[in-house]
Amino acid sequence: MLKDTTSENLPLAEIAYRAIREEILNNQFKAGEQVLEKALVERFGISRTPVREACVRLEKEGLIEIKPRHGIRVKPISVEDMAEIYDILTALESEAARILAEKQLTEDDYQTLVAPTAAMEQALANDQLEAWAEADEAFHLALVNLTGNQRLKQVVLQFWGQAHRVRYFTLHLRPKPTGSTQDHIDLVNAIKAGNANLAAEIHRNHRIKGKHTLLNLLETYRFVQL
Amino acid sequence: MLKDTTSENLPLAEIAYRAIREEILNNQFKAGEQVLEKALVERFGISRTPVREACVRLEKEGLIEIKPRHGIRVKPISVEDMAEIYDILTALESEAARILAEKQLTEDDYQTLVAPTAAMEQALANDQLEAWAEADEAFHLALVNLTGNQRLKQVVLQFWGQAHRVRYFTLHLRPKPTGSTQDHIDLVNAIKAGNANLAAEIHRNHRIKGKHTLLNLLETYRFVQL
DNA sequence: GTGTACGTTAATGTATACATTAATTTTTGG
DNA sequence: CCAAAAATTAATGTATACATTAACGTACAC
Repeated sequence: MLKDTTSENLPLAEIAYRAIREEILNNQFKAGEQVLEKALVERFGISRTPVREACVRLEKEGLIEIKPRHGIRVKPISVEDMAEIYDILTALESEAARILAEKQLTEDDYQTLVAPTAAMEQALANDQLEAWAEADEAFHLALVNLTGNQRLKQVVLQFWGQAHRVRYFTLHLRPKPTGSTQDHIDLVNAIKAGNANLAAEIHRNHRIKGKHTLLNLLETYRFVQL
Repeated sequence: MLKDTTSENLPLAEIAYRAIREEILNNQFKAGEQVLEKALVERFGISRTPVREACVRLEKEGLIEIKPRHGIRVKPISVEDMAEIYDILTALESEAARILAEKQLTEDDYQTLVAPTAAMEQALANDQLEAWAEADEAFHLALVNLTGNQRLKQVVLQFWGQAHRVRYFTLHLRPKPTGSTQDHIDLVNAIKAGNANLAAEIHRNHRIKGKHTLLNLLETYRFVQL
């Protein structure tokens, strides 16, 4: 019999964790917003125990802070926070690029990088920014995924999570990301050529460009709480 | 009146968290060892709730895994795990080196790097490996600390925590770390000279050396559970 | 009218009670 | 004596009860 993976048999704490996390990522639960445990309890119709566990996990993940007597608060991301996050992603992803260049990748492996790149190009041609962002995300995920370093992947995903709603906010404000596709193509070529230093360098520059674009944009919208 | 910072007014969950963490780091609570919630509850004389919270936090931190029905288990660190950790530290710390080279550091800032280096040399001359390790740790901590990037620091500390007991295990087995001091001096000089690429490169190579020494050693002791 | 002390409220930290179910033991049929 | 089923145990996930105390409001002194 088929196992129904959709019908959830998950612990309530896990369900609450995912639900809250999801709302933070897509900005339904907004930056700076505070909510009491009680409100979460009532919203989910579960008891305080699993709600608290979910909150503890989210705090460790850097998405919220627990403010005794004032509930939990979605951590706002400042320009400085975003700079911190980008520096970390730059370091880890360019390390990933380096690692891949030193590795033997299969043709399938390359496809997980090439396919998103193609999707990005396609989306850009059709002015579908959301689709572009999704494909870009897939590319960067593939990059760290292929290293096989689970911890590296986890950390990148963690900070990706913190930055997610900010990236989404800027998506329609930034210039069309026309250069990104070429950077990705160059990176894949460097990896194929086994040129680790070049691969790392290309991706570093790619990320630095992205960081500057983003930070400049955020300076303009400094008054918006993200 | 003086605030007594030693007398603990901390939440029980925090106390339990710190206590368990401490025991894992110094290898009293050994790799692979399992212990039931009940045992922790009895040991600390507190209820299950704060113990559970401590466990959830430690799991997020990568130090333990929660095995339903079997309590918690200190995650053993394999050679492969250590390789993962070193690759991350290499990426983040050499990024830190790069950042510092691009920054204006005060004389005091430099001292937080130079002093541990001197302490390392001293300790090495006196064959005090523990003191050497402590100073080395101080140097690496200063490196990430001076970047001002709190997230970067947190991640480095997290993986440092995972690797801590392994490093301690190998401390007396490895060859005397005579080259480390020079690497650190070279790094500080590159930072002072504002040569970001060189600084990153020096630290990268330093870490790669360390990684190889460590992994070779661990291969020899593959049968030991860390 | 204003500031302070007091009392009240309510949110959380912690303990405990309860429900569920994996694991183990016992029983039973062969 | 062995294997499968049934009963029991025990560890956890969850709910709830209780204790503490920060935050707030009120009243009172001046």
